[in-house]
Amino acid sequence: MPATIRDVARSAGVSVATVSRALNGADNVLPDTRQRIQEAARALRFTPSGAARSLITRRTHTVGALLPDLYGEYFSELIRGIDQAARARGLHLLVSSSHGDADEAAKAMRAMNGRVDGLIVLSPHADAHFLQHNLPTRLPAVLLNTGAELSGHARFVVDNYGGAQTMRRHLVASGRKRIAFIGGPQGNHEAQERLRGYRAGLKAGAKELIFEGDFSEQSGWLAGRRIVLSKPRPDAVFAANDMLAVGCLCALREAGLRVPEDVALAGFDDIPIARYITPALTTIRVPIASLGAAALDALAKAVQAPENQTMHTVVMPVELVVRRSCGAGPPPQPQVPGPPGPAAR
Amino acid sequence: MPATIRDVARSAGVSVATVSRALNGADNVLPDTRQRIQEAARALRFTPSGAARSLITRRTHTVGALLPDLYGEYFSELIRGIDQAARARGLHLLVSSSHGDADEAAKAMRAMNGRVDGLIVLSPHADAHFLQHNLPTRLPAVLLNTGAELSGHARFVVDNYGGAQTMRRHLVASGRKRIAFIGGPQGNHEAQERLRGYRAGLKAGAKELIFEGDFSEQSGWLAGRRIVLSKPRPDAVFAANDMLAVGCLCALREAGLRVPEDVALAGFDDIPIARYITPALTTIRVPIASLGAAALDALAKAVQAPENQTMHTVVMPVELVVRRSCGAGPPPQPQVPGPPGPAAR
DNA sequence: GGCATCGGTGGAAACGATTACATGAGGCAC
DNA sequence: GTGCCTCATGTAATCGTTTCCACCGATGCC
Repeated sequence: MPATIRDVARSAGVSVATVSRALNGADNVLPDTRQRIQEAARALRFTPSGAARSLITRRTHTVGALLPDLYGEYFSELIRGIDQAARARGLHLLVSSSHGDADEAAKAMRAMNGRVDGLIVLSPHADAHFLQHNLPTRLPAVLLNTGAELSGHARFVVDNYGGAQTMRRHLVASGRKRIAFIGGPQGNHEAQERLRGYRAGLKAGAKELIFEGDFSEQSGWLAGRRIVLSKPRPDAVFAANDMLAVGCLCALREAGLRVPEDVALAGFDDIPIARYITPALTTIRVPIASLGAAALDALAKAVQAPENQTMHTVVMPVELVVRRSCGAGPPPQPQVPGPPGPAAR
Repeated sequence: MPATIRDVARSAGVSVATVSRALNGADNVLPDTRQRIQEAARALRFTPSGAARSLITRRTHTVGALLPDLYGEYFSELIRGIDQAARARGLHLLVSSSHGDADEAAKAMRAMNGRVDGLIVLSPHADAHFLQHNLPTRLPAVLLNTGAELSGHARFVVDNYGGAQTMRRHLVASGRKRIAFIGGPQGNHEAQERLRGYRAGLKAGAKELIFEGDFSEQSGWLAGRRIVLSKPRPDAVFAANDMLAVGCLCALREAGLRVPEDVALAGFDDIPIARYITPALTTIRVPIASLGAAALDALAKAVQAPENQTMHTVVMPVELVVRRSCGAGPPPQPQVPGPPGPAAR
């Protein structure tokens, strides 16, 4: 077993209190006592036990992130944003994925108790009631993309409704008449808002062209196959997220349709892949990494001053990104790689 | 502050010992005592403190993952693999990124002490000496993609050398004569092995065409620009990883070169993006997620039986994936989406 | 009916750190 | 020399759990 503070104290010939003070930089320790202690600590490869320390200090310097999944570009981006902000504040990150299972999520929240100073919860499915009853009491938390507010917790959401409206207007402005929509999973709040935004632009009496999907590439492909067979065929497809659009693109190609000449295609999120596919995907840019970073910053603030936590919702603005898949983007050739970005490995 | 086991004991009219037994499923508790306790616990929203619990049990049910970065598809895939295996075993995941800074990495390893049962360390830069001196004593650890073995620790590496040889042979077999190589970061063990594999296939006296890179898209683009200008121009580019290839592709396009007609292009890793770009990228498939899962499984085993930990290295096999970018792949049209995969959100 | 057994429960000692408080030596002023 | 203040250090309580051990009433056996 690793060396404890006792071993260091014995080895340096002082009490544990003095060791603790010396190693934590208290100023009331004689310089040569401190040095003796530091040497002993180094020699024994002493590392304070995080568990013991956080038990007494009530600080773990760790935040928990509870996500539906760790799979895919969206969550990868989100974690990146959270991680960057956390590192900047010297916080560690305990991640947990619930895979959409409410029981799992509840269990995970439990398990986080005493191991984190606060929680970031991204759960497009969880309703206020569920959270109310399962969030550990007194644990600061910020909510991401939840449908409802929850008293005492900050909440960050994306302007899904506005973004979807913007996209629809853009498609209409590009001359598209019959715009199909591929939706997200049932019960997902973001998916609902995007659908609402699509509908809001419809002229009274116009027919809705809604196809089922669940935010996965596979379901986008299936929807695409139904779309190519439908009559009259839509001249544009607005997918509720980029992965759906990627799957749909594949189905359109298989049917021999050209994008954007025969059918325009648009997504939502602007995950990294969106620029790489051909034609590059017109989409709504969601500041995913910023969303994560903002959530972490808000959480850190709540941890430091739990009393003046107040319920408030921040709506993250989104932005239309026009690329080739709707026919209006810049030509593909002189495309310069994005910002430098860190080494990929 | 949250309710403690004491509060539950008082409320149920029993001792803390009994509460602990009842809630942990010990069999020597009277059924109605147990029920009374469970009700009290529920009413008080009691959740045991992880810190206190792991202090006494010496088990955290958490593993730490120390990665250079969380950015990009490679690490996303790796984390996914680790996460899946961890969930299957009921373990939590504490992630930390060092951003290539050795001091940061050392600090992170320290901070993990007492908060994790074991460590997965991915550090293509770290040498055995660094690890030897910074890994917390007695903490089980498995090493990923490190250059050297370290006694007492399992180690997983990818067959970078073999994969690179395979790719080179494939390019030669496709009739390519002048094969350029874009390398990875200095000091990165994986990059060195891939370079070694490229060199191994060279005929005696043949000229090496090596261009600098650092595994980032940006550096791939820069290398691509140099390649386009070099005389005689290479008829194939083998990039040390897929992101380099993506950047290079962009540069080739900008120069008006057609891929694969004018120049064949190949990568390494088979990150998800590789299938999505046009032309789809010929590459070496590295079982990234499996690598993460295997590492976690080995770690879990080491945690359960620390004594018979033995140093051993597992080499993960790789596989050539032929796509359009080298001219030999399947036609792009009838491309069926990959395996169903979980919902992306 | 006495005596070992058994099974539920409580008391208290851990785990490894931090920190309030006590202690005692030394210095300074009177 | 006495008193007091300062300051480095030690003693011990504390955080919230688990778990060893003691206790004690009931039961079974002779």
